[in-house]
Amino acid sequence: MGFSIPEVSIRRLSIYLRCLRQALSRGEEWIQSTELARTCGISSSLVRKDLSYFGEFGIRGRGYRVEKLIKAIEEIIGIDEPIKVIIVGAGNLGRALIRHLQEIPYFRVVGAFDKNASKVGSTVSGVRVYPVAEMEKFSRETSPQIAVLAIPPEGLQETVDMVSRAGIRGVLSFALQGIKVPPGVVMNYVEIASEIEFLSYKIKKGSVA
Amino acid sequence: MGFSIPEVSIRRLSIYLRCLRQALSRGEEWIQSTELARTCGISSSLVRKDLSYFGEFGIRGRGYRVEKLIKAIEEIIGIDEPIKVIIVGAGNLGRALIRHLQEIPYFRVVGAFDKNASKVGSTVSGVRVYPVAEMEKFSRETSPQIAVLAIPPEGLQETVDMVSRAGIRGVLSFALQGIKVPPGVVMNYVEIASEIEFLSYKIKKGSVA
DNA sequence: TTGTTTAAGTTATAACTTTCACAAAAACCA
DNA sequence: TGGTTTTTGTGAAAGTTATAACTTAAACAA
Repeated sequence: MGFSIPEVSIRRLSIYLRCLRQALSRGEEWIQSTELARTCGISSSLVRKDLSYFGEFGIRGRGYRVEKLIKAIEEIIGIDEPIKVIIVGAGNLGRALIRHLQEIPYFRVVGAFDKNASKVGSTVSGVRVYPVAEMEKFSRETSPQIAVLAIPPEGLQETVDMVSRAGIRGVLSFALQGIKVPPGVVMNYVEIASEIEFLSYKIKKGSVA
Repeated sequence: MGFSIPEVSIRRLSIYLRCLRQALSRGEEWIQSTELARTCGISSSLVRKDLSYFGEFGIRGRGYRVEKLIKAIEEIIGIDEPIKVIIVGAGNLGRALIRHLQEIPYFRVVGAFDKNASKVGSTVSGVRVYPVAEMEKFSRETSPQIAVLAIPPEGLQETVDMVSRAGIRGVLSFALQGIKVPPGVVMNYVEIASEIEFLSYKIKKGSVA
């Protein structure tokens, strides 16, 4: 029983969720693993295996009830209740992220933080920018679950430590930097440059072959 | 010899590159696999294995010459020459991406595109916004290698097809959508919502255990 | 030289992930 | 009601990736 669910399986839940929502919006009540697999670009056995890590959601001979499966996955992921997010760094990327995330119904961007006094006090999509020094106080009052860091790599360690002290346990960073992640904190990176570099390699390799 | 290099290994090259650049900026001339592994949070045997897919870059008993290894990885990835990038979608995210990528020396954001006439003609960080209809003409003249799509999922298929027709073979999308990727095109997704969802699962699970 | 140390490169093993193939269960039909 | 069809859920096999262990080469000191 003491086995762990592969991280890739967890990540694929998000993909399934998107495909399922689309199916729901098309008015489909039932979906089969083969159909879900096709729309997600994944094999049907993998879809079934991934879901089996979390329980039994389908009916044999019938498929999955779209609405029920969406609810189930949302609960597994933990987005059945809106997730409170803060943005650290109110530069170009930070402000774009605020607007972007505010449009997603199950996220609430509850605040933004910047060390630059000129940005503090401004509002982006109804989200107020606070000085970083107020993060701990803010966190005690509002209890955000996740911090999205849109800051340069230089200040990353300091910021992660601060976020951790404020009791936030999930951190998404747009700067990739080898730092010491405080215990109890889960850190995740999205480095746009790396993604483009990966593409660069692939297209370069493709043109040679 | 017809084995393929794991995608994860290619992706890790970008991580190594960042750590190596840091080491270089600290004035370090040589680096060992153990040290590179430590700063990247990867095991040393994996570092050596990853590099071995591409050649022999080190000296036994000594380590890797930092500068030489950086050059080697840059060439493997294909960023020894600046990469020309276009941004499609000049909304909040698109404009932030222009500014973000313009700061990276080995990327050149050569143009942006938007279907909204009100955005066409404007300039962001010295990058001009063109109407999407001009993409093919622009591409013939400028030959960008990669398109970054900061557009909503609804228009994704259409845009990918257009980008493909313009001869661009690498596409990075910020919207995740099950679409048909044209032959010869390499597509890569960065879905911020999915990354936060993954964190949500992890912190939820951590707090239960 | 020659022996010793160090660390890359490589092979072998272990761990993990995906696919395959089939049993079990629900639905449907005659 | 019983047989047939369908599709899930799952255990085993295959394939892939990571780690550990080992071999080789370079550097250095005596």
